[in-house]
Amino acid sequence: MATTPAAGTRGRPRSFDREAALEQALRLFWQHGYEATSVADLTAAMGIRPPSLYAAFGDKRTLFAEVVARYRESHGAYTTRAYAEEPTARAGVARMLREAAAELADPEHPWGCLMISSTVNCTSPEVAQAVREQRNANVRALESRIRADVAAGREPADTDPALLAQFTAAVLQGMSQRARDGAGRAELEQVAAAAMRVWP
Amino acid sequence: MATTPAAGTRGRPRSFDREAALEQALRLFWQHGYEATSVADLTAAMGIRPPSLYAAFGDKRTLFAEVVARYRESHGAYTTRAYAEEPTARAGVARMLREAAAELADPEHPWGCLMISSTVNCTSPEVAQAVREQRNANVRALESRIRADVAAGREPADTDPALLAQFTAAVLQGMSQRARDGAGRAELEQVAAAAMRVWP
DNA sequence: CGCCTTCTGTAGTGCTCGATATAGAATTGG
DNA sequence: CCAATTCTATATCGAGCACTACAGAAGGCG
Repeated sequence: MATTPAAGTRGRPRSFDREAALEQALRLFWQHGYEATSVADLTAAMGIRPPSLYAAFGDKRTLFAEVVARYRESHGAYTTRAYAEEPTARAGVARMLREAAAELADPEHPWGCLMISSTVNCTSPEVAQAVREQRNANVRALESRIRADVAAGREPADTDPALLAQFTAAVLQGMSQRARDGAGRAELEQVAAAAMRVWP
Repeated sequence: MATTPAAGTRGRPRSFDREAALEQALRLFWQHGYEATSVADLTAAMGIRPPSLYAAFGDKRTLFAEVVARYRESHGAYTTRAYAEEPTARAGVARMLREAAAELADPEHPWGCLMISSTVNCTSPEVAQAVREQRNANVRALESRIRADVAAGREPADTDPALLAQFTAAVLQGMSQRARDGAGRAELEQVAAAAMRVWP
């Protein structure tokens, strides 16, 4: 029974920046979606060969899962940040939608939201379902937040948590689609502001 | 110089129902999108072999174009019908969104809107752009309709045509995405009703 | 009947897909 | 130094993609 060698030190070192390669993968999946991004596209953008990709990230599916997690913690973090930092659900949603307008139409990166668009028309049920459940979990989390604020008296009693969560999700996902169709930041900010008139 | 023979009478007759085959193609493109629907999927659902498909419909791209046109005249006709038959833009949009809720979540056919979802993440720029332009044309047409109604005094003077057209498009496209994620008719009808509170 | 036209089925075309077998290169541990 | 380990590059795998060449079948027309 041999002693387990210290992991990661032995052997030929990796010849590329794993973080930078992951960021390249994120851009490609964001722009073209999960299926339309080929391993050949990924390796070309990363500047590596397929065996290096598979050694560093597993297969295409696990790489995509890592990309989704990275997106949530970077470009997609504005949602949870808005809810966490604003005192009321209403203020959180207003800020989230306002920041979404700027983010979704930002010319510095692909338009729209990776969580929303990248798995549309995906032939892998597992991949599609995994991201779908994250979207639906976001809707439920928002509904819980609104409900808690109503219970605590921070929102009017006639506030409808389920409706407003569904409505906010629909508006955000619609804004993402509109951004992909070329809608600009100013137009999306108007949509975001208009959506807040629905609140009591 | 031979006289042109009467088209369609000579030769071996087609052995399948072209309309029924087109409807099968519509269902497949609706459910899986343009790229994820393979010619093998299409021929299997139509009960024919590839040469018959190509003889009757051209290639996959022209078949899809015919499917899009068919969708607009059938399942997607509720939009133009609502605008045409209602006296005001506001009533037209209210009816369109209400009917959309029922249509997008109808268990009798694939969820969501074919015009919205079937070309997301499409690698063919031509196909994606063709459908995108139809979506954007719908937004412009609605804006024109609202503007005309404001000019004619059928809508309040503080009605914002550009904003309401963008907002309505975002809500409709978001409802389509929510339907694809499993949102039911009742939830979408609530979203549709809520969206109308934005109007002055 | 025989000819022409059109459609159908078999069986492929070349291409791209995700993923990998194999061998060599680069590093640590002894 | 040598051995063990890990990564990299070349070349390729079988499967699926959109599409089609070819030959035969099925009809109208003379």
